[in-house]
Amino acid sequence: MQNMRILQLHCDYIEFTPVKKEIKSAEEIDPQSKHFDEIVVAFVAVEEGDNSEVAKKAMNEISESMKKVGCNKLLLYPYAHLSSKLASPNTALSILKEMQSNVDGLDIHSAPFGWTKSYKLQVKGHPLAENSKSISAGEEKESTSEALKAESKIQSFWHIMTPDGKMHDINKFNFVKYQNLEVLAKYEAAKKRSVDEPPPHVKLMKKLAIADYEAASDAGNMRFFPNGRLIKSLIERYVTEQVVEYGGFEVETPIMYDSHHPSMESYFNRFPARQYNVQSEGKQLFLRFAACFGQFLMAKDFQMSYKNLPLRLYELTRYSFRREQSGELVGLRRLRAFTMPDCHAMCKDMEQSKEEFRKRFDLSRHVIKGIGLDESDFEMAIRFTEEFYNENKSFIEEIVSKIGKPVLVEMWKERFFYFVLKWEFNYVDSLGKASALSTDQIDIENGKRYNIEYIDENNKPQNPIILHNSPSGAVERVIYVLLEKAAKDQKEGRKPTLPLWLAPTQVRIIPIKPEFLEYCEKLAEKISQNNIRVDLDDRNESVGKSIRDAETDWIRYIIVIGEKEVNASKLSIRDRKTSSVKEMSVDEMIKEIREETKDMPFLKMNMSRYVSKRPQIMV
RNA sequence: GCCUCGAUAGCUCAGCCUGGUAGAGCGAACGCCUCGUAAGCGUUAGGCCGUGGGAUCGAAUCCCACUCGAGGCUCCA
Repeated sequence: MQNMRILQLHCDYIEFTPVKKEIKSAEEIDPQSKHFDEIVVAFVAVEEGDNSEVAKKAMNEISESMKKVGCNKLLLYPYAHLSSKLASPNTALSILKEMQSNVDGLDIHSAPFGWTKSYKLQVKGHPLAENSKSISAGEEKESTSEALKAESKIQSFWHIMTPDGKMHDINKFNFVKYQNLEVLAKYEAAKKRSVDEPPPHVKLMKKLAIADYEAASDAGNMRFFPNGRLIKSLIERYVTEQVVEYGGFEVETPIMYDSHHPSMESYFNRFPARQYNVQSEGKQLFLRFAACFGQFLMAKDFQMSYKNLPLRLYELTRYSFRREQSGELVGLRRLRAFTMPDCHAMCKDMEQSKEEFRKRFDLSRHVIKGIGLDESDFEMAIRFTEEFYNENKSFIEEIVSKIGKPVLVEMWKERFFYFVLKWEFNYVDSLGKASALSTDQIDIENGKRYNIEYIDENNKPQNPIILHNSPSGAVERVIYVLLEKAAKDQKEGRKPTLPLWLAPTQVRIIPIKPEFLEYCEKLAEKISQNNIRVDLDDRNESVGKSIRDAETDWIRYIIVIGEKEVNASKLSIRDRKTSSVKEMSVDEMIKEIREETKDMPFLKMNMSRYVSKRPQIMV
């Protein structure tokens, strides 16, 4: 596309002298020096294809920005060096003349066209003094992938499927018992939203010193404090352990790729993502928005037999990047940099894919449950092409029946995406926002696109069907869900908590007086040796204050140590879950905690055991 | 990206409409208190009122732009 190039400078003064004619068609003028004070100088290069419309538009933009700097004197200065695709001199001259005559209210001068000029100018120091533009004839459009453009053309039909496999008209379905599903359905199908407050997890993520915005980065790139890092690590570890148990092979692939690599170019147009671009040594790179291509490119280099299938590759991407629209980013719900567990399974045919799909469906349900959500916390949506539905009705019905409640159905008349079937679990928050967590897809396209092959029973090369699963969804989003769920508890009068296995501090010990500190240290050591995160409030504060601080940090077990405990075997332990003080021995408490966190990963405390040694994180 | 709103001490916020010396609580430092299950007491330090411009004798306060955040639109494979 051709663009007129303009470099605009707000100057204290400019002085120029025409030296000699550069081209035949140069303007006939008297080569005298000229001097202007307090003036905006616009260096202009007219490119091939520029026309009157461009001239008009350019003048509008120039005069608009001149208003902002409070100046109405303009010098149009022909300046060929701004472009390598210059218009012919005659066209350029006529467009420049047109620009000069185009605007009311401005005092417009021009420097002679086609002359070599010597000049001297002084540019003002304010931020708006320098400014460059390129003006084109049509609407300016950001380059978007074909997929993004085409997506809006998809024709969808919405239904509700009940566990018995029956499809219901979405407008006639009785949602009385399924309010969250109704919200999801409206959210997805009717695109209805109505919220006038920020989501509660934003306050909580700061209050609990989990995560915060980092203004020095790009929007949607969060920073995680020790508590947040610990929680993330635990979730990451848990999901990874579960995927490995299911049979995933953990791999690691690069976070950036060459946009012009042949495998990338065609994939781009099938994956509607806005990506971050990076220029490096003449290469145009982009930051990955999923682990798909890394794993596909890897699988392509494997020599595979049908006997190896299904082959499950897994990567936990820290990070995946999607340059979402800035207005779309909120707290931990939707980010531009996020941690995504991504597991692909290469399957030999549709039968095997369906079998594998069932396993991964169960895996995802298990993972979500382990994280601390139950089935009433999310609503399922399942999406497929009409053709796939007609050929696989009983398979779809089987999947839906496992959930045991109605699910949202989106059916596409034609296949538009690379997959024929996809489901996801959506968390519906208290403000009625729906966000996808776990998801799986059956991809019938990318095996071929990436030239991934296996050798079948007849010694023939075949492209596998590929399943794309994230058993938990983005880790940051999981934290968002846990915090939103806690906020909901709080709103409804219950005490907000994190699942015990994720609590940064599981037990806090508070000595009544400093003289009991030594006893507390020994106690803490014993508890810690049992893989429990315990800390010690060694600040010289009142007991009431220390307990309050522990409560506002959502700490589950609080042990107060005084004269009585030092001399007895039982401790008084405050349990946040029951809001009561219980008499119990350390061993009983340890047993209780081990029982509640069994099968879940453990990591040591990520900060000093001593509360007095920690900085206050107030954000 | 577009529209609307917001930004004042480390945090939460008042002051802004109607321009004239910058306020509170929490937190921090120091000291006192030595405490039994959700805030013990006192003193002190801490501010380019987000950044840059404009109008004004004078701006946290009025105007403009930018940055960051929030809500809506759009988007969400």
